Amino acid sequence: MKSDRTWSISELSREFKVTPRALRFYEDRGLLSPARDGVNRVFSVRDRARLKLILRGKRLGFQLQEIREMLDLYDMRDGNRRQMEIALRNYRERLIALERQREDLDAAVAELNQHIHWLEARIAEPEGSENSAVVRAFELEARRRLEEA
Amino acid sequence: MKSDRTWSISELSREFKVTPRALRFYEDRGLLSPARDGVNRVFSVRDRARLKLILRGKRLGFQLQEIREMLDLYDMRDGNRRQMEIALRNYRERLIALERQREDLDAAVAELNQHIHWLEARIAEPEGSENSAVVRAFELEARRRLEEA
DNA sequence: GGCGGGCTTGACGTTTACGTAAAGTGCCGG
DNA sequence: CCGGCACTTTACGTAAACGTCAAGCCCGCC
Repeated sequence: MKSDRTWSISELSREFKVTPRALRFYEDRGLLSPARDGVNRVFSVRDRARLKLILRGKRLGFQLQEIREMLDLYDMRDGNRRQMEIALRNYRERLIALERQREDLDAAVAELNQHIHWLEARIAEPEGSENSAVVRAFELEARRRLEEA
Repeated sequence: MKSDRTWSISELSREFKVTPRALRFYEDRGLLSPARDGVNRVFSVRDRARLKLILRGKRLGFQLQEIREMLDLYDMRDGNRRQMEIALRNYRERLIALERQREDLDAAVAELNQHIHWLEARIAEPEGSENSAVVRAFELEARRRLEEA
């Protein structure tokens, strides 16, 4: 047995820093389907793992419905060929989008770093030296980044 | 002179595949401020560059308000030390978030690739062989990815 | 047996990022 | 002069992802 631990809704929401409301919402939308102890929700290891995937998907900008579809594919024991082919096409598109996103991410990280250095330098400058060479250089650089398409 | 070409709202929206409505909205929220020819908007090279940054920010999951703040920093000629320090702190937080996002991205890409291979293999399987060794292996793998926290 | 804490299910409210329809202006070719 | 087209503003509508009550159930405890 692989650890049959369970969690209450508040335990799980505390652990992942989401509200209980969010977990109920995910269930409502079919992304989670915890067991019940009477009327209370009981989350298994599997539910917890799915929640992790849900939150990762969210951080990556997917919509809940898309995340749901991705999760459903994990459970696709019986999927017919047609369904699987459609899923495959969607997945390939998503992969391309993710690779595009990675490029954006790299560019943004680089730009943010530049910007941080720029700010650090301007902060380090003594108060009155607005026209120092370094400041002008940075301003030039900033403008270049903005104008160059 | 660095190419003083200009664009109309529909030209620009076509080029970047957004609606004119979106561009007006960005102006309304202070992310763009195109010039005017009479009443009509005229977008410069600079506006176009800002739009690029806006769209990248969006793809990375930033909100328009956050993107606006980032753009404003590009124009911060006069920012006082206090403002710049606050901006610097925010930027560092964002950088960390972006790095976190990159981990998510890498994990998601890897998982998507696995999933695609899995689907490809299942599709390639002849129709009736539901219990072949490869299928069972893949199912095991899928379940492992779900259960293992 | 009354009380607090945690859980439940509605049901309505809120924010973001636009969509969409209405009503009007300016210009250009025929 | 008249359509048609591109553009404008104003204003209301909408989808997603919850937040925020409200009202009530159950359970352990003093």
